Amino acid sequence: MELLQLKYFQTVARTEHMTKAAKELHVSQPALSVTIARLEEELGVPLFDRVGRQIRLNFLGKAFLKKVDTALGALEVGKREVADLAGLERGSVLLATTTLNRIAELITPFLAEYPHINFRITQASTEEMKVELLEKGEIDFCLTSSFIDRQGIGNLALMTEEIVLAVPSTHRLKDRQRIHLSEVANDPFISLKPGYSFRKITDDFCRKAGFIPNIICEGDEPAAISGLVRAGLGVAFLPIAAKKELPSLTLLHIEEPICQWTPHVAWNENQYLSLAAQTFRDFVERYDYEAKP
DNA sequence: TGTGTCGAGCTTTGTTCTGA
DNA sequence: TCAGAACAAAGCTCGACACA
Repeated sequence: MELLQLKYFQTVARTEHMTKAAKELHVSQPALSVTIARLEEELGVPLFDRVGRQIRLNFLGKAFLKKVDTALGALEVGKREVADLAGLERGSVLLATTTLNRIAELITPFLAEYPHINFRITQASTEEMKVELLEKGEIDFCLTSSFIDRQGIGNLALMTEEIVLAVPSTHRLKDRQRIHLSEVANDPFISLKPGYSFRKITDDFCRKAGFIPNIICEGDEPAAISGLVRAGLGVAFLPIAAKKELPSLTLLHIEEPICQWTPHVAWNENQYLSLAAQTFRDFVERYDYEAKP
């Protein structure tokens, strides 16, 4: 049994789709099929149920996957512990985030202080995906839109930030500084897809204002939303920091209800954190978002 | 140390089978 | 009809090993 077989099995088990897994692993689909078949032959039992053109992880596969996750996770931790013990200068921090837009705000001052530490940043669409990556030990940290209330997950608040309403330059309220959210109850909204915690937060704002938003466009990439607002498709919630990044956007302060969010950095408390990761967490803890230029 | 051989594992290409 | 899994064949790369 080889590590490569186990890594391939992990990916196929997660995707339950040979072609997708092969693409993810950068191998051809036949090669992956053969590798999985060899692993099953070696174990003497099928790990997947083949139903027509679909493959589904069976109960044996599920049981094996738990052991594989544990084994590969332990190896990864071992690698990092050894690297730390060896005093390697070039530590790395693995981070997942939804949007790459504002990540630089946090990382730039950190790298200025610790230029020898590498960052590996991966994009994860939803909070669920991020928690899954944390629990599997595939990342050290994730940036989330809110506190993750789950056992074994540590959280550090980055800041509390005002959420404003972005409107097209032709909008009837464009000359107003402040509005009540209920004033746009009938406007078309552009939003992130369900599953994003920022979407849940903004849906709650609307609920507090007494309406369900008429969402005409749901996207995956927060950065694209501002473009659709500018094009006049509708209005959208954005963090106030968007004003600095997109000065041409018309942003209205919301008086009622109070619209704020508190992004967090979260990590798995049960997972070994490398020296580099511990350094990053300490940095986040003492970093003053409000005081930055 | 350099070279040839062998096997493992991979790729690409094409085909078959099956189910939506 | 189309998409996806599985399989086969031919060829390539690479590492291990034997041998001069």
